[in-house]
Amino acid sequence: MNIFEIYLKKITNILIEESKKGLIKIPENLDSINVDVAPEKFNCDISTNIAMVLSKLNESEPITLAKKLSEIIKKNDVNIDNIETVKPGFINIKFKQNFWNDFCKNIISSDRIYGKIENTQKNKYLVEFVSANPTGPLHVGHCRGAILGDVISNILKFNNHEVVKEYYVNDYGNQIKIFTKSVYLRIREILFKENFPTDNPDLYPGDYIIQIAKNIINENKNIDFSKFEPIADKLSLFSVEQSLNFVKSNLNSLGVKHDKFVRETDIINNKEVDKVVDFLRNKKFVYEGKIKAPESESNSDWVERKQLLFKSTDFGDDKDRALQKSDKTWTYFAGDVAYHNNKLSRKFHKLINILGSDHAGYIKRLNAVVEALSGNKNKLNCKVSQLVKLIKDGKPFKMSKRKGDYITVEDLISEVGKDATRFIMLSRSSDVELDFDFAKVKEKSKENPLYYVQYCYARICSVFRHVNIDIDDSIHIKNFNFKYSLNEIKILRKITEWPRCVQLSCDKLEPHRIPVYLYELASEFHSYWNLGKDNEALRFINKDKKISDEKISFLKSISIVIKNGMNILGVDTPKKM
RNA sequence: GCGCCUGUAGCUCAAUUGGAUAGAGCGCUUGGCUACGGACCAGGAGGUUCUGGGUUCAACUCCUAGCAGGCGCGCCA
Repeated sequence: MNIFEIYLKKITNILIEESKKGLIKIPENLDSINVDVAPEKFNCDISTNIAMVLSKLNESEPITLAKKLSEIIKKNDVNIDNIETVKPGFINIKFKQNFWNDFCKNIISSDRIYGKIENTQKNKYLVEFVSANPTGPLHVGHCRGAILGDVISNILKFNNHEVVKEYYVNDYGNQIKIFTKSVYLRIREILFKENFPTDNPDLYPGDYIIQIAKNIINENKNIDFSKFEPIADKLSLFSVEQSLNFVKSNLNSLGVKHDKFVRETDIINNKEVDKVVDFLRNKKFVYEGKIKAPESESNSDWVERKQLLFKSTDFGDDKDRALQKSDKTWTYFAGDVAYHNNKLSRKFHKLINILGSDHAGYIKRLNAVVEALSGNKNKLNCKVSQLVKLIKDGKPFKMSKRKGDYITVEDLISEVGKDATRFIMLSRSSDVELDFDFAKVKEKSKENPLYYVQYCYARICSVFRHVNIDIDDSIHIKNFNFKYSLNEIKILRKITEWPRCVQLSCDKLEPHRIPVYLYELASEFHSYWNLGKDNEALRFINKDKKISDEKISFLKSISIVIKNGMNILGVDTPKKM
């Protein structure tokens, strides 16, 4: 029940009817008309800008037109208690008590689905996220993207869409060769007491490689590790598998679970790259050619060579992109072209990729690929999660997987906790860099916004506990015939905004709106709660230790929104803290 | 040089996607607990929304030209 949407339709219909009668002129496109929340000082429930939008066409002052239109609107709606026109030409509407009774009744019966977008087509989404190289555990930088992708998926699911959460495993190419070599040398270190060359910049020095080496030795007692070449392929496979176990365990501790892991080697081995390149060649999107050197200062060692290129400039990219290396193996990009073709073949309505900011430069070519492959029928939606700036001991902490110097996800979760990590990482727009100060989050956990919201839910549970109601019980109220106070209506107004918060988060793929909203709602609740200290009449439980149906409906409504919001965020709502 | 992101209170960030007097938290400051849970609340100070131009009833938001910071830009993945 999105009241803004409902009234937008109502008002639009009224305008159309009036224009048919010739009483008012309306433009063909009514998109700029809206129904919104008004600033609090006006003490009204909804507000519309129609008079300002229509004033020019009707050659009338906005405020004059507003008066005329407000009378018409009031005549057409029984829920309206009062309607006012304000300064530039806004029309502000206040509802009768009946409206709020119906509203609460609706929320309580909707319960777990309150806020869901109504009347939308159910779509099949593919969300690809994390997709970090399988050469070791995740680090904190990956967490933001992991949580972002997970919650975007939750938002889509909440709105009844079907979602497949996917991880693309780049288990092919040079990095994997280096990684496998590193594992092998650690194995030799263990079995043959040869020192691992830690100063070699072409190897992975991290300690986790030792663990991987140990695991492989233990699980493969029958393998002869004395020579690399004969076991290279097998070792590569095992190493990636071990690495993925780390990754999965990291994701698990963040509360993130992918539905599917797609391996680049499978794509390559199934000849999907060959097929897709042939397809693109037939479409004249692939050719033999040369790329110009970048205009950077240090391009003195640039060698121009002829190679197989994808014509991504046809689709707005800055330059065409190489598909094949000089040794005739496929580039990473070629594999990704085939992978996106693979995605398209699975008939999703929408494809979403969550990328780290360091891969943002990749978006144009990916969009180009999907456009070329789908014949412009399907578009890829790429969402970038900006950097997480880790701060430790008051200083920025630089992490490097190559140097083996980084904070692991396990460190993070054991110090901060899953829920707090999720809530904090989600509470900022993904377009903005995030300061993550370990010490602050740890020491000042009481100031953590997560607890502020959870505390609100716990307080409601506490009230219910006093009158022997479990928050999870369904509420049965016979007659919704209450008179909510202004303080309560202020909170109910906030609750009317929940469906639109969900809608915006979903349309724009912007989860941060949800924690921000929940914090605001919690704030209004705490404020109301404290009124009960000065004025006993404003407490939920009266002197006889009873609670009225009105208060139950009010508290239950708030709890439903908090619960639904926190569920989407994948964060717990404890009954006691 | 080019592309993407960012620029809002001392600091960290919001802003109903073009709406009304731009809002929170932290910090600073003045108050409120014999409690339906103080992990809370009420008040105060703090702003030329990076700059210049444009679009319109209305611009933090859109267009344009700059400035500043971050990320990226080869057969790495």
